[in-house]
Amino acid sequence: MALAHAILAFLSEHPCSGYDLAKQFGGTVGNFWKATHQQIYRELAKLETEGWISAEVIQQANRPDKKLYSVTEVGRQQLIQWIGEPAEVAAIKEDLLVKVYAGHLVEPQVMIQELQRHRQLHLEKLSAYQEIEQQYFQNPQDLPAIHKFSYLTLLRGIHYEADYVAWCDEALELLR
Amino acid sequence: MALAHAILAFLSEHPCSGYDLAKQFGGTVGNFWKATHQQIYRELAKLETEGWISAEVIQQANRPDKKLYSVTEVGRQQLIQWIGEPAEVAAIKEDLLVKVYAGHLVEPQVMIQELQRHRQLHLEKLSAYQEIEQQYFQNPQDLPAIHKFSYLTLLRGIHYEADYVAWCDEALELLR
DNA sequence: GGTGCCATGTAACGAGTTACATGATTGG
DNA sequence: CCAATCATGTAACTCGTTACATGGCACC
Repeated sequence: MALAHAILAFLSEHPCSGYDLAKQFGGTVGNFWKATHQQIYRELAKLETEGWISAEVIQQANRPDKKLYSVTEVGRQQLIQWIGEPAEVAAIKEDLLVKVYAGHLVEPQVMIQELQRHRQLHLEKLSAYQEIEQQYFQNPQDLPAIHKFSYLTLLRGIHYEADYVAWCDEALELLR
Repeated sequence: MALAHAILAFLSEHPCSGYDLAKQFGGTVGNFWKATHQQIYRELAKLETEGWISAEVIQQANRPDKKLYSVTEVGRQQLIQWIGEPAEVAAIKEDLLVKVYAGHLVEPQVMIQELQRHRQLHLEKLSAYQEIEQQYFQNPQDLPAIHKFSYLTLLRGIHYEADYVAWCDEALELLR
């Protein structure tokens, strides 16, 4: 059910097309909820038939038409109700940890290199998040409420990536 | 594909039945890979027809028969090959973050209470992990390789939960 | 006598992935 | 001329979830 609500949450702030959603999901909500464009179009169609969003066809010069979606009042109420329900703790599903768990089956160098590679990838994500923090969220206390909440999701990402790097370091130390 | 390999990884150390898998997944691999018993039985059937695992029917007194699965040499090779392939960075999918992202739509108290609740849940998981650490992994450096890798997955859990609690604290501070 | 554990499964559905398909415009 | 971007979708498949089904034994 959460994809539908992630879409509602994003659309309620930025009405846009399915194409835009598929891309801009990458920047904000996309940090904690991924979806391919096929999934998004399917979900948008469903949300529209249910009346939670409505579409306006925009004709563009030199470009294909697009459908601009926005959240209806019904959709807004659904979103608010959903937010009020308690959320489950997210389960972790991570290939890398399955591989680490069975890491004794391969040459030590294989796991060490893979951990170094992931350390680097998480470090890069961390830098990207920190740059956003520097640019837009210098004084979190002074932000309007709506941006405080955006900041909190970014802060979660910063925490997560920094902690992941720290774990990689400890893991690599133990394996040497 | 990873459920199959998570099962292989677990079976290669502890040959057991589908029923046991469904439960014991909870203790070790289950911390980073969840599956219902239906999924497990389906996957086991598939793995058996592919010849990656084999079953031996065990007749038990006063209990239903069970099928004891173990990994074949083919399965072992498949697992080793899979571990050698680079793993994707896991995508985060978390309902709570979607709710936080749109948190300005509800009363401040709603989000604060939900964050407090999650803080508590993660704290409990952290304690549980730390107890396992105390009991079985006092001196990680001295462990045999196979247990070092198990420890690393546990350490990942400890990191994750501790960091989550820290984020909840910062979030709650900002919202007050 | 009811609840819960052991043990295995089927069926239906919803969510997510991969591949295929179209067609115009922009920029190198 | 080729690749990339904009923009929308269908089809087929796998993975994950929920509900239903069976049946004996142990324990209170």
